Amino acid sequence: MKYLAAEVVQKIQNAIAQLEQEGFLPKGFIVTPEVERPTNPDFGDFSCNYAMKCAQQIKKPPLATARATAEVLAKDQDFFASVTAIKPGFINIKLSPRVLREECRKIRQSGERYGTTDAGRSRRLLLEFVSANPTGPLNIVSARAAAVGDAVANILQSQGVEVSREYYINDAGRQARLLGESMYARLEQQAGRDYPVPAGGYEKDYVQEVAVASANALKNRLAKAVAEQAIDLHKHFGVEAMVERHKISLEKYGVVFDNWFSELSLHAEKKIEAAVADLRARGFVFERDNAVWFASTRFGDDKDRVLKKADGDWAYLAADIAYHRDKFERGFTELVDLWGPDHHGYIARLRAALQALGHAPESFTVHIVQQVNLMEHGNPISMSKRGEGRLLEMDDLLEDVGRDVTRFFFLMRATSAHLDFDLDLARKHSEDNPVYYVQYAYARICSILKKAQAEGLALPSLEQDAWGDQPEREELALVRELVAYPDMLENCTRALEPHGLTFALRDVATSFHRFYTICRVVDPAEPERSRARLALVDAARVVIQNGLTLLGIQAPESM
RNA sequence: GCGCCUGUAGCUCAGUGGAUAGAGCAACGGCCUCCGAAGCCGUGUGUCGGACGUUCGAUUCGUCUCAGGCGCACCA
Repeated sequence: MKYLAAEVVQKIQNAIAQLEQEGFLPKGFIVTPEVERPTNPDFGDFSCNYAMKCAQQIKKPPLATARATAEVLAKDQDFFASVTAIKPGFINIKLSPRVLREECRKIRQSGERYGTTDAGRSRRLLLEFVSANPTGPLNIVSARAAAVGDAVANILQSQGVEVSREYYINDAGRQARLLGESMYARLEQQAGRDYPVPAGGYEKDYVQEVAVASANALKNRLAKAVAEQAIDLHKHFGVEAMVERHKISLEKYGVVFDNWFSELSLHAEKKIEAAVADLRARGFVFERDNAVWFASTRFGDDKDRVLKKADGDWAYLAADIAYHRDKFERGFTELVDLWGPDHHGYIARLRAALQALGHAPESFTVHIVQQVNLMEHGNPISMSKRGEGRLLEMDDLLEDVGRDVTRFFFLMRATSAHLDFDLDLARKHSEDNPVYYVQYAYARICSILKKAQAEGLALPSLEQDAWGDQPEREELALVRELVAYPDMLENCTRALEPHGLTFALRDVATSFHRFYTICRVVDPAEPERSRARLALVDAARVVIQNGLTLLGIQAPESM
């Protein structure tokens, strides 16, 4: 689907071509014009700064270039209401009412497809997120990552990108082992024996629960197991139980993964050996101090990294290299990982490894999901998973403020920014909560449409124009907001950031609420105008619904 | 010491080279005989942490610097 901005750019390019023909502009200078929404709506629907961008290159005063271009464009009166050249060299463009009407009609006609494109159809992208250690319940940062990852995946898919959501289960390392040991210790203590939880182990109540469950389920096998075997059995049971809990929590949150990838499977299928052999064949592996090393400094890392420790075990990095190598081998062309804030030092070495394996650095992107402070009464709540602090899990948060609010709040901020989650605000159900502000707009729209039906005013057919001859300022403002939706989605796609969408939806809601207070929609005395406005309201419904769907938030018909 | 993230209104944050830097929250005051007042309207504050540089033009890019957060293992 092609949207307004692209059409405008095309027309500017045509104008440039014409000016080249006429000899006003030198031929073949390289500049792709771009358009943007001006900050000040008085400037029009779009503005273009190409004249200033290329001024030096073509040695022409930008205002002259802008004027000439504007003159050519302005002849297209069917499309443009006005095109003017301004001060330093901006070209300000106002679309004709016909074009806005047409776009508005397109919104209703496209319905849930409005805003989608197939621009990303050649991309196969694997998005890995959450990937929390299966040693305890999901915490708040995981909740943030889940909201962001899911929304990013939805947005990418709306642009035609083939996306797979994947969760990496760290079931092979020391943390998993510690869970098994902690479970074992709890059971020993329960049996009255003096057996301490190991240093760095897990001590919260869930350990007890899962340990008991494990003891019951594995009774027969545990009976003849020595301590070492018992720990291993508990570990496997515990990890599986935790993964199951993660799945349930995430499902309640509306996040479903396409694939849960086990680190153990890398070991079992000898994929780590294969990856290291691959690196070795390419000449980036060496031995030192009884360990096997990856020469990551060859790709800009601070120091070389150990792949296989002197004790013969693989380092975590080796498994991770194998894992990401496997992602590429499964046919994905782009890898995007969302990581927690404590892993950022790790990016350079993994990227180095993927480069060493022959992958372009751009094909691997890591976004750090920054830390979250839960704020209550103006003070942060501490949330340590293992230590003494109050345990605040993702489930607690969901129960406390609900799925829609949780997701929206996490999606209001740039992923890389630290986030203060204002619990007091999130808990407000009837006042200033931004989620309800958007949802309320949607519910209001549905209510209007119902009202119209009850009054015998039918929605105009999809072929009909969206508003009357003399639209109010608020009507125009609303249309402009709606029409900006596809471009905004494209920006979110490029940035792999969903927060622009939450802002855009709030803006649409604002425009709608303003429109609503000024413009009476359902008015049997004015059937023509009513129909026109109903069409506009219906278009707003489509955009809000599409946006909320991408964010994974309900669009309620009443609330 | 090295690296990453962040410094924008009282608070929380948008703004990935453009025109008068914007929202929400908080504060105060208005608006319902009429489609949902979970709404609308009004009242105002900024050395965009600081310095230098690149540019026609910098909150945005670069270098330095100050402040806060986090990370720097043959842990995962």
